[in-house]
Amino acid sequence: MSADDRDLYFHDDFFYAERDLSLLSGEMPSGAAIGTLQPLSPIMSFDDYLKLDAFDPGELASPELVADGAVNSTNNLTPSTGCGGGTSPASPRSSVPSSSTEAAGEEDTSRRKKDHLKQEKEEIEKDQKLQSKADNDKSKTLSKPKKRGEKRRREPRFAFMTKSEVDHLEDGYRWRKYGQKAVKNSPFPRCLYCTDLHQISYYRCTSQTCLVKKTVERSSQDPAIVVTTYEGKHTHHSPAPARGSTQSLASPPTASTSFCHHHHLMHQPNLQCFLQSPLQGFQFSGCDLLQDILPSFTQKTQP
DNA sequence: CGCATTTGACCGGCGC
DNA sequence: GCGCCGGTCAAATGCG
Repeated sequence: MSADDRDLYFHDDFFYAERDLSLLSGEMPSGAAIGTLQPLSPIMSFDDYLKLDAFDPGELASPELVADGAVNSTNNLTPSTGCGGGTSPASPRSSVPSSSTEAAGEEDTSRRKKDHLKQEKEEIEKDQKLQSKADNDKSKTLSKPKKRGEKRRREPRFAFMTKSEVDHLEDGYRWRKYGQKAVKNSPFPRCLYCTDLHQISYYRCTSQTCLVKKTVERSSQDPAIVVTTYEGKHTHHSPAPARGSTQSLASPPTASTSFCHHHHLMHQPNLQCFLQSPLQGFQFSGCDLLQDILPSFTQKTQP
C-alpha cells in the first residue's frame, strides 16, 4: 500500500494504530488497523483487548447492547460530518460494533428475548454436547453421530474493523477455519460487474475447551477492510502459538479474499471520507457517492 | 503424518 | 407451508 493509499483511507483526525498493525498482520507492510472496537478503554489495543482476562463481551455491555446486533440501536449512520471533518468522536480507536454482519442482523427485541430464554436451555444442551463429544473423542465410529437438532447458543458478539490485506488477522489465538459462505447480507451480494459473492469465513478457536468463534469478512464499504466478528469468550489464558509460523493464522492475501477487482477499483475512491465512531458505527462524511453505492448501509432499507 | 483448509451438503430459523 | 439464508458439519484435499 502506498502512502497515497494511506492518505486515502486515513484522515488526519482518524486515528489508527501502527501497533495494532504489526500485531494484526506481521507481514503487512503498511496496512493499518483502521479501527478496532474499543468498548473498554480507548487505550487498549486490539490485541490487549482480546487477551484480556476480563474479556467478556457479555460484560462489556449489557446483552441488549452487545448481543447480536444490539448495537444497532447506536449503529445508525450519521450522515456526514464533512470529510475530514472529522467529528470522529472520542475514542480514537474507533470501532464498528455492529458491522455488516451485525447490522444486517436487525434482530428485533423479541428475537433477542427468545435467544435469552433459550440460552439456559441451550447451555445445558451445550454442556451435554461437549460432554458427549469428549466421551466420543476421536472414536467417531458412527457415521453421523452429531445431533444437529440442537439449537445454537448465541453468544454476545462484537466486531472489529481492520484495514488489512489479509483476511485472517493474527490476534494471538489459534483459529481453525470451519466454513466459508457466500453471504447476501452485503450491500454487494453480487458485484455489478462480475458474479463474485461477498464471502464470509467462519473460524473457531482451536482450544478444545474454548468455544469462541469468529467470522471474517471483507467490509462491504471497502474490500481492504476486514470485519472480524467475535462471538464468545476465550476460556484459556495462554493463546497457543501458531504452529510453525503465522502461516496458519494468516492466510495469504489472495487466499480467500472475497472482493473482486471491480469492487476494489470502484469503491476505494469513495471511502476517503470514511469515518468510524465507536458507538455510532459508521459515519460517512460527504460521501454522496458512497451512499449511492452503499444504500443499504447508509439506510437500512435496500432498494 | 498430523493439522489446517476447502467445499458441498445439511440443518434450523425466519420471513413471506 | 415453503423457500431463502446464515451457520455448521465432515469428507476430501493440501501443506509443512
